[in-house]
Amino acid sequence: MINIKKDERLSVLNHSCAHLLAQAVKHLYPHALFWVGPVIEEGFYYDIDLGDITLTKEDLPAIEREMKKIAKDGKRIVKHELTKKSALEKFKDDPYKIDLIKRMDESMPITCYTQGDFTDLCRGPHVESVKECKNFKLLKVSGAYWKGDKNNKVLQRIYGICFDTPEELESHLKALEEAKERDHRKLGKDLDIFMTSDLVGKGLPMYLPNGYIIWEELENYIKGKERALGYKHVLTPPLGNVELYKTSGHWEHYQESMFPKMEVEGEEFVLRPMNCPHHMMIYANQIHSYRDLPIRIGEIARDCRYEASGALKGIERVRTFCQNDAHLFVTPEQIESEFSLVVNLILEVYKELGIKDYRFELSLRDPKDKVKYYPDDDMWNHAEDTLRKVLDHIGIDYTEKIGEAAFYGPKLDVQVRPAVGNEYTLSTCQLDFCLPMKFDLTYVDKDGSKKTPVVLHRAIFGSLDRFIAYYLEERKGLFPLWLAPVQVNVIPVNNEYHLEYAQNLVDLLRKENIRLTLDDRDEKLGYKMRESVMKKKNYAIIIGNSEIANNTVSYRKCGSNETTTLNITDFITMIKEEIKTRKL
RNA sequence: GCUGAAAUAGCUCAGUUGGUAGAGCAACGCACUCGUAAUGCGUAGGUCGGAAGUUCGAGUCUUCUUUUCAGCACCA
Repeated sequence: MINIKKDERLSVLNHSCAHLLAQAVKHLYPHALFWVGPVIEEGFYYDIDLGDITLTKEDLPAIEREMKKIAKDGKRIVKHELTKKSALEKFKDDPYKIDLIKRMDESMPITCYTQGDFTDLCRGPHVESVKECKNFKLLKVSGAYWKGDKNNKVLQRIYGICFDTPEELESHLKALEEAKERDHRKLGKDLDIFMTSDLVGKGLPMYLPNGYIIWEELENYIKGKERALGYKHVLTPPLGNVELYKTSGHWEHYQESMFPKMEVEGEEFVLRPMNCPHHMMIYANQIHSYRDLPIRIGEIARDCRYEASGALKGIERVRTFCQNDAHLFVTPEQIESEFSLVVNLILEVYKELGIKDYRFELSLRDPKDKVKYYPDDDMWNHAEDTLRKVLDHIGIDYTEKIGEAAFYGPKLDVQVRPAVGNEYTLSTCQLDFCLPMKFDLTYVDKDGSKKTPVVLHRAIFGSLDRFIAYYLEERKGLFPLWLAPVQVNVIPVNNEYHLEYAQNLVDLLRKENIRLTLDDRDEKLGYKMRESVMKKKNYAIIIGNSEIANNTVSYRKCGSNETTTLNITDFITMIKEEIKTRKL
């Protein structure tokens, strides 16, 4: 998918198109007031105050027609400069522009751009003429808080995108349509991966047999990786006493994302939003020597978070999910090597699963925010520098985000983009020097003194739920054989002659723990092949006269139209090898 | 949560100004006995998300409610 912001020409074009949109809206709704119309990765938008009017997508065609009309008229886009004083005078009736101008630097000239009867405050640059903005499409309309603050009024936001040629626009719109086809919510339904029920509740997905196979395989895979790195897995309860979260600080910092507490026999409990406090208690269960560290405690752990209803999305954003969580208790000297191991584990897992389209984000504190962040500048600086050092040493690109750190420490996130919607975090590794102190965790150092360990929180799959959502979209529903819910689909050409041989083959494959289906419906081969492909069954095995005569199987891999014939033993060896090596 | 939109058969969707629900696919039955993305015919399938209201009459209009979708805000 194209990123408009990364292309200079398209950025300018889309920004000019935002002005064209504003001009058209002004023609149709003369009382309209305009906030800002920036370029974004997906094109552009403009935030507009239309008073009591709220637009729906039915209003967009009329606006598009007006835009086309203006574009055809082909007025030049003319730049002029103003002083702050004259700008305030010129826009005196427009509270939004006044708000913008007031916050502008006195020394810099303020620029406006005029096209025909429309002038907008803007730093530019723009294309020469509105004529260039004719290959556009308005995509959606919705409400958006003024200045992104939920306490402010809601403005109307219109989204659109513009290209130089109709062909580029056409192909982009087609790509958007195709993205909808691989949305995990659609694939999840089509392939019987998960379901939800109004009666169970929103944001509470249920995994169907196909989905649970993927879940279980991923769980075994990641736990195997972790065991090899010295992790020990535990099992802890999905709820805890409120005091636990008061001790950890989550009650103070995280309460609004937690389900309300419940009282039983005078005790107060909450469903846990994360597992750190439980794992802290597991650490505290024993006395630890510096020789024992790092101690790595892992768990596929269920959490419950009270997510805003509007944020819920398939299995990508839910109210209960299982983290592939671990807490690494380390000495300060071990932070660097242990963090490095985590980053390398992420890289290894992504490589083995064939995930390529991701980026790293290093979330740091906002040094000015003394309320959210634990106030110890030396500790923060040291932690942040350590993370940078490791990333630079491994040689990976990352962007730094100021003010995005957790209240207890800086973190590294892996960001990915879904088929439809906003980028989100898949994997995370967070450094934490607060929780061990709050829980009075210690280890005995070489000199016999008690020291406080540092904790690394990390989740490679983030949550299994979200990871499955991502991987469904990444693979367009067709998983590598080792993860595939149905690895083999056996199709007899004609039940009367071929079913018995097919049945024997099924028994044989079952003994080898191959996940399979037998399509013994009285239908034509073409009919059964079609369904086999649509349901993303990896291998379709066709059994007919020639297979029986030669004691072979003929298979076709999902997505290919090449047929291969092998003897049965070779076929079994082949797919067992494919499963074992986790071939992509 | 906020601003909108939507909800009709297992799935995808039609349903006119209010007149008593329909198609394709899937399921089931019968015929066909078939070699790589849909064989033909038939049968059954619905408290039109839920509740209340307006009306002689509501899938259609009103209110409330639940869920979903698009953004926003928030985030694994």
